[in-house]
Amino acid sequence: MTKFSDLNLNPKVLKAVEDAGYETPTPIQAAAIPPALEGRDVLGIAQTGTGKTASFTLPMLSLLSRGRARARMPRSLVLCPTRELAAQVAENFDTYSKYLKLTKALLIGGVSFKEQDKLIDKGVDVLIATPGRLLDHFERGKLLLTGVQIMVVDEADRMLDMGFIPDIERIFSLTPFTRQTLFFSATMAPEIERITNTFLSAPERVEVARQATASETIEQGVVMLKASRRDREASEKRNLLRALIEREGDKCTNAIVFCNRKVDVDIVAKSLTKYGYDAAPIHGDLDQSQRTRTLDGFRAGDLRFLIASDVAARGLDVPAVSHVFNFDVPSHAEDYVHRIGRTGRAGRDGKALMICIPRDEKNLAAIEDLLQKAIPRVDNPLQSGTAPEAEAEAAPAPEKKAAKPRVSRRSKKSEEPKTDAPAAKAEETPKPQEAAEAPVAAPVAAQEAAPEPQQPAPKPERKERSSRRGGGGGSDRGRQDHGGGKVTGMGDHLPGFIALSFDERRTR
DNA sequence: AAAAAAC
Repeated sequence: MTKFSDLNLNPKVLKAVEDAGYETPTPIQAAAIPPALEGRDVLGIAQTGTGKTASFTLPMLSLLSRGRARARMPRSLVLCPTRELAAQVAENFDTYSKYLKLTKALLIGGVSFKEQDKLIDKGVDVLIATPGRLLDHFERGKLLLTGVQIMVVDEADRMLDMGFIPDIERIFSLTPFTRQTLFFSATMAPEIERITNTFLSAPERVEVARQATASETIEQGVVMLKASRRDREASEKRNLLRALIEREGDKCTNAIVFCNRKVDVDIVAKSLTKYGYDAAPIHGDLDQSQRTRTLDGFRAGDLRFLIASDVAARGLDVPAVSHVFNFDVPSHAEDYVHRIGRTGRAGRDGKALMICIPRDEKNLAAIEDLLQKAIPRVDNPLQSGTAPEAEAEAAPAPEKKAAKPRVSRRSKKSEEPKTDAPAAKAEETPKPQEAAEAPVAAPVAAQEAAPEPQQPAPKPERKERSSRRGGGGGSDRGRQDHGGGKVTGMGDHLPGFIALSFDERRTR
């Protein structure tokens, strides 16, 4: 079996890889690194979690190890669709370049130009950027791309989804045509194929081998929810979410809760917080500093629940989470696979639970169609006869609190949450009489009225993770952090359909 | 239909 030491990497890069605890490359690394080191273009068809990041980071560093950058003329360029992804790639470069004297700059939006300008002026070997900010720098005349020898496009299919393709084409056209191009995409949409035909020259095509599908290590379930009244739907979804979390108990050490809309991310995060859960939101409308802080906290194990839009669905290198909750059914079936792929990583067990309301049944069917498998229906803990005991535990003395109107406390303006959460307000003033009438609502009211702060999950295990992070970051990692099980290289498990070849996928 | 990304 191939080892990193067989790949002809620069010795200093190899040393950093070994320091990080890696010996055996993943399939995509083994296949992409040799041609990349020879200076060839590479077209990588791979999903996050396959070790993709290292498959371009390691050869790039090796190739750049000699030479020096000139002012405003970066020698290489990595383009990523989201800021978090770019930051993550930057961390990877730091990890594997620690024995080299290479300079690096991260150009992403949401932060000041000043620092970025300073770095560019000094000259950088590696520039990691999101397209918008990169072009912004270029248009200010701060940046010349004519010195780019290696260009990487990461997650091209997502760039396509986000409308970045014109930007990518423009950036390509600003770099010398003699550059080496490493291009990665999870799928090969016709538009992507067109770009690669235009900008890559005789690329080595590297597809990840078929592997175990994510669904084999992820236990999936969907709860069907029909709201008692249409105007209560949102609130009842939140009740159900809490009940699902409670039912998982200690098994749920940390989780990502995905919502389709940014407003709902805010509302759900606020609602969970109000009920004593350790939760924080992340989506594109939040300050970059807050996004970074939240994500770092979650990675470090200081935050138990990350409430996220699809900004966090793909590519993010989050340590194994025990659970993914889909508060909404994603409307793109493929997003489901990406979302639940945040759990069950590196062969660990994971659980993915989703809430489906009648309106979402069509999307659910599309997901099952894609998976070619039905997602097991699971009981609604608030409706079935099995749940009440569990609930009583979770919500001590509900009778007392239910009777007590909590409106007065809320009437102080100063206590209003900053973000407007109209739907959340309905929750805060439960109406006992109505609750008694509706069969569904009775347990709901009990839950609502008892925002008993629950114990955060035991922390010791999660603390460990924070130390690992400093230790090397890995790539799209499959860290060998689980007990005895053997993991090869930095690999991870893949959803089956992603591992299919182009032709196979086309015919599906 | 929404999310992401530039000011």
